[in-house]
Amino acid sequence: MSNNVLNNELGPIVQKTMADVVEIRLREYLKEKSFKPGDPLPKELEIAQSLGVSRNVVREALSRLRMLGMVETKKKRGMVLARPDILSSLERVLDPLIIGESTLQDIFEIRLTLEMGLADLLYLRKTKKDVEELEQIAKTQKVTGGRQTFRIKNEIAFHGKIYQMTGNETLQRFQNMLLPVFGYLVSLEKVPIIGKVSHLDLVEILKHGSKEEFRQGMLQHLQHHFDKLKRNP
Amino acid sequence: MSNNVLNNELGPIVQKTMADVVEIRLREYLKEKSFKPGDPLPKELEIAQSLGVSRNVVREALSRLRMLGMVETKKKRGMVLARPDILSSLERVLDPLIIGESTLQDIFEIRLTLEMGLADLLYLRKTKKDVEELEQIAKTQKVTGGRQTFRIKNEIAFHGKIYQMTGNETLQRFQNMLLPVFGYLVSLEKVPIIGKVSHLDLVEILKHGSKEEFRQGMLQHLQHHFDKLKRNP
DNA sequence: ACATTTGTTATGTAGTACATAAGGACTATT
DNA sequence: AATAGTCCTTATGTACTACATAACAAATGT
Repeated sequence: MSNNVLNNELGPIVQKTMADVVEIRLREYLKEKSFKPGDPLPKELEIAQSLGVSRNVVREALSRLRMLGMVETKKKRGMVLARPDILSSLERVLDPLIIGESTLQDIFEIRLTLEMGLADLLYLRKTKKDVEELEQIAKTQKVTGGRQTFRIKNEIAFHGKIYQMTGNETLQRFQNMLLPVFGYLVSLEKVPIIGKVSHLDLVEILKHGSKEEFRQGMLQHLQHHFDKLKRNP
Repeated sequence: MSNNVLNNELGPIVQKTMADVVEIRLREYLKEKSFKPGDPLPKELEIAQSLGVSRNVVREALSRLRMLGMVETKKKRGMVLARPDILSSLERVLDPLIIGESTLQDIFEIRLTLEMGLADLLYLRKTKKDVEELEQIAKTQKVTGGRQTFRIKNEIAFHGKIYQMTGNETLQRFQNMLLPVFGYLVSLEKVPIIGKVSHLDLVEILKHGSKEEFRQGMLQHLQHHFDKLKRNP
């Protein structure tokens, strides 16, 4: 029997702690009873007793759900199910220094993918005011030009504005959250590379051009990033 | 002074518990000391004593970090910093029944954006074998045709395969994780809508067409979804 | 009728005690 | 000397108790 097969059949023994189990049981319980935001949860002691564990363990599990924003607690009123903010949980682990190299690369590609794909939303929702503001940002860059730190800030402002123009708040926050990742990746670059299509060019397209032209423009703008991507072996 | 201004200046009083504080302090500590995956953490008791809180509180905070995969603990060896899996934390809160309506909509749009944007990655990495497998999936649909449950499964298989073909594992997992969200949204649709461009058409483009053609094809394929999106007011 | 006090209750925090598993050290056996 | 077995230490996992605190409810006083 090959080692590979063995690996599939015998996974590593994961010693689940009681807190892990209680967390899972609680999630199941909430699902089964189809709890909705605002519904009150049982008391800690009741949960502990009915599960046959100490209150301590229950509190560890609840502490996790609380961190994710799934439950909120008030001192005497008890606990209620809440609407978790999906991105805040992501935010907690998105540290470029902690996550692995390959994941960093994946995230970078996802950003490129998003930027190539958001033309449709953009043309659906952009306003004249938005485009003017974007133009201001692009012009600011042209004027000040030089220094590296400012260049990066401006780059962020420009692309951030584009995300904002899609009218999708989650998308905007997502991109905002990814900034440290890109800051990290950009800091690895030796020489700043400038695409063939500038920010002002993109603004011009937004003003008078079509969706497809914008997509082509964005592709040109990001081309040097695509060039560095690993092709298929 | 308008109410709005007041709201901005005086946020709600958030009663931070000790566990919250300890969690934050621990994160700061790990950052400051620039801990890397594998480095051992201090013992629970040491942390508790140096922070002046009970071991109980420390355990709650550690329990959270453990859930996120940031630390792993072994019985006597102590705790070590680990590489969190960024998506598993997202997975925990991505329940279409819990997250809000507007976030659901946002996520749906993000998926559309991704599908419109992944042509570049796709053409960079697709292999002949991939395209053949995709064709098989598309053909299977054509043959069996009818039943709704199968149609959905096939839809998922087809688009899932496309994500897989990008060679971006994080992206693939991300899309996989979003499936329940779409299952939920699709279940709200009364009549199944079929785009002008079929799966087989897309395969044909992948075989002989260009990136741009594929993007146009995908746009046609998803057009009815875009049609339903809210325009800018 | 309203304000004040008192009581109750569920969560938050502290502290103690013991179980358990994982090493490490030490000894015994071949 | 190498291996096997035993004991000991140690850090985490779990349980239990006790009390603080805030929020609400009820009772009380004016």
